[in-house]
Amino acid sequence: MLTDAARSDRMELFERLCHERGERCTVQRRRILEGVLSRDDHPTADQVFEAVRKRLPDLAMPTVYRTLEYLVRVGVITKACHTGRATRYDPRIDLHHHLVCLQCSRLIDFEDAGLDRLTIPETAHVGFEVTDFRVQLRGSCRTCREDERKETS
Amino acid sequence: MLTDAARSDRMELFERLCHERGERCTVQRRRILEGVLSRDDHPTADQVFEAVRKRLPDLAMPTVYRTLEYLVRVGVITKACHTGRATRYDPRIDLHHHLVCLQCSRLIDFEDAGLDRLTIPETAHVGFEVTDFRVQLRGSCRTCREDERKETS
DNA sequence: TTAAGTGCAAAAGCTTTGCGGGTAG
DNA sequence: CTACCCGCAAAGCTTTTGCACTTAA
Repeated sequence: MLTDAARSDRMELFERLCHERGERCTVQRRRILEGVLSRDDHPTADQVFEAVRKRLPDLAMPTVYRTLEYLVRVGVITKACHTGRATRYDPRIDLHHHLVCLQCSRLIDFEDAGLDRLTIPETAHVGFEVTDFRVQLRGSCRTCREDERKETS
Repeated sequence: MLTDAARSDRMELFERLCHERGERCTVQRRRILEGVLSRDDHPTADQVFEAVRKRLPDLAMPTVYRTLEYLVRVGVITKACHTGRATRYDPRIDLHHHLVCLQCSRLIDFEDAGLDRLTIPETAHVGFEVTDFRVQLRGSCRTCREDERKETS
């Protein structure tokens, strides 16, 4: 979960970038961004919709989809890599890593200085330009392992 | 792309595991597995369906979905982490990494001994059990960069 | 022989599109 | 003012479910 300070920095960054691009900083855009920033999981469009709708009852689903893509384009949120079916958004734009549960598709943020120091190998020979990286540690989360244990016994 | 030898090893592995589990090794299951193994991208269920249907015209979509999940459960293919909407399957079950294009969502296999040697940090304190890992190098692929260059000029 | 697996039809879930009206700048 | 953005309705993909029939073992 982002700190309050980090959240308000990001809101300011958004307002600045939005104006620089000559685009409109609407109530919907601000609330949807706040909606993503106030979560520590990696919400789907639908989860953001349900959360933001509480304070903005007329909000429509297409606005959520359009806005989330817009916020990614502006660079104030990112898309998370996931194994499931619905697109998932990530409030973080800095270097961090994920624990990926292969049973329930849960994504958990994971911080590790050792992983951050990874040297990015050369990818020019395949014509790819690397801007960033993520390490995904795959396995099973606490909840899924506990569920499995119950079933066995 | 897997070599012919690797493909036939995987088919044998599947037949063995399938029988050990007391389940049936049907034509559909074998063809769908072959369908995934003969690609070097990370196909969606629909792409597998279109490819396999050429040799098995009565194949139905629900069979493809059920079978792909089954093949993952048996352990002869894996799910790939992706940023898009449709689930993507990976013919590889060994340690390897991905180049992720943030523009077109393309996933490209990437081999690097340095990345393979990464030491997996401790995750017990968050209750997570790691079985495997992947490094994702994020950026833009050759095709997307060429397209961008065309638009600019 | 017979239970597991398949195809079909239909529903459910996720995402996009087109358009008329509303609003930030 | 007015171009950009929103809400609505509808359509377009992706995935799952229930059931009767088929087939691997």
